Amino acid sequence: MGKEIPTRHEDYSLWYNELVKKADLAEHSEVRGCMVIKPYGYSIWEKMQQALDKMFKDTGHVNAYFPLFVPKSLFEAEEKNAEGFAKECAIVTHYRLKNDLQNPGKLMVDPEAKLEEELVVRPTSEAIIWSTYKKWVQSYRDLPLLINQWANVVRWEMRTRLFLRTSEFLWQEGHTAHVSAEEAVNETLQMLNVYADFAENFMALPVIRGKKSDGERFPGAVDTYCIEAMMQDGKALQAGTSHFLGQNFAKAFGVQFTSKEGKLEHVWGTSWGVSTRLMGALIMAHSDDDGLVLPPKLAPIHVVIVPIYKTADEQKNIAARADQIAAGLRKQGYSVKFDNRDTYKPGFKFAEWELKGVPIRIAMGPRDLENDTVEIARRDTKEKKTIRIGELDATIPALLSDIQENIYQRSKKFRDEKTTPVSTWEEFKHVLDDKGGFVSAHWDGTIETEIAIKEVTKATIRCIPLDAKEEAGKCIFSGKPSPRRVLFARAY
RNA sequence: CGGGGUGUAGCACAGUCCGGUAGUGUACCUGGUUUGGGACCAGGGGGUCCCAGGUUCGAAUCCUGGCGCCCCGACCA
Repeated sequence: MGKEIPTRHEDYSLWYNELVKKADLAEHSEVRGCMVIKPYGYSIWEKMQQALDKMFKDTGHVNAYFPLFVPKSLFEAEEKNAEGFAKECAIVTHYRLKNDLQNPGKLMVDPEAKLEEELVVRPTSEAIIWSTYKKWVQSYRDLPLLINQWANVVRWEMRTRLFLRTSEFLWQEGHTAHVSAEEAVNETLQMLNVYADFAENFMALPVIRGKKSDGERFPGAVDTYCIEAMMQDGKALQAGTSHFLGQNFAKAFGVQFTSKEGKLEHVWGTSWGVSTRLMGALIMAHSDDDGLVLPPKLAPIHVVIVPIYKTADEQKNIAARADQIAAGLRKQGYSVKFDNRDTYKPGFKFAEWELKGVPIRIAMGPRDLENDTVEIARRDTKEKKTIRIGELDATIPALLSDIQENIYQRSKKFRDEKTTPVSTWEEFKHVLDDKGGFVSAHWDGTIETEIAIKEVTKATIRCIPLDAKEEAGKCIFSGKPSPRRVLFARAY
């Protein structure tokens, strides 16, 4: 790890990779573009899953599972969706290997075992799910369908990056069907808000809720909404999307129902998803020179207890007291790790748990045992103080919620400082190059301008914020009239 | 697929220009001393030097041809 977080993108990339490896989260696999998520990294993902899943259930959704493979004919049914993903699909063409007679001991694809119809490995599941919904929906009484799936998907990206873009990734995708456009739009916005709540309240990550421009819209959707976050290198990261699909998929797959009035109608759809990319967001938003900083609500370990001792007797006595403390905190619902390894010194353990982002560390030595105290250190600010053991039960909950709030406020302050309103094209380019972050500017609403700006500056329209004020202005690029400001940024 | 870099012990690298049979740090193992911020000393184990071919008495090093990986770009709901 470097002395401080690098600002040049190239260096930041290397720093990020190193952090992901050192904190024991994940590593590149032998398999092209794929990632191995290691136990510690996965335990953080599990915390995310649990929190999200509860939020989905609380909003009336249920989980199900659909196939990994999508027959090509189904995949291509919704044309825009198929076209959007065509360039990055993995395809299964054969179902058998056989011994290669030319190369003893090796196997070859059996040319006799060619599939009649190729199977696309899902890059997203709209096709397979809507083809199934067709069978499930007859009447308005079958609606709404509010289903979520936890799954893996494959997108054959050219360049990959741990957590942010990998050939295979884990995610959740919700797919719902409704009787009316209004109900579907409400669902789309509801789930966008669920994502924003999750990002802000669990990940301590402030996000902008917005709508995507035509150029950035999900293929096959009528409207795409998103939450956008700001990373510490000033680049934007799309942290979640929620799509209003209109009747596009219903029409492509013939999903119809008989309404209360006895009329045959196509259903209205939504889909929404977040992925292991959120792990990347979590790392890039909060980490410092000493490693990961985890928000308490997502930390697999809330408190680590490190004993300090010279003799075996001391170790025994401290361990006995530490076990009591751990038991007490666990009773309160906290995850506590007592690091009683005698193969590492305390200093080493301090550094290791800091690297892994554990929010609170308790250190306990002979002096403490004598005084009935412990040293308590918080990860976000590195502050340490000595308190009486009796105070722990009250101190820990307060400190954890303080840490959660502090890293959120810290990120928000950073994000706000990195958000710049500009009114001229020169200023626009200047801010992007020298400061980075979000640039709030007027845009004429055309895809041509969007593309032109991207070509010159590499900045894209991250979103049209939902709370954007109506404010007449002139497009930064074309000078044509614009009704409101939108957010531009260079993005991951 | 383009531009740049790189391939030598688990990891990070030196050695390559100028050919002589491989080294440093770290990690690992053993013993001892240590332990309130990444310990120290001593000893030890571990490498087809990316692959193939060539030159040579002799190749990590020189030549030819492959391949891998990293960063940047193209791509990326």
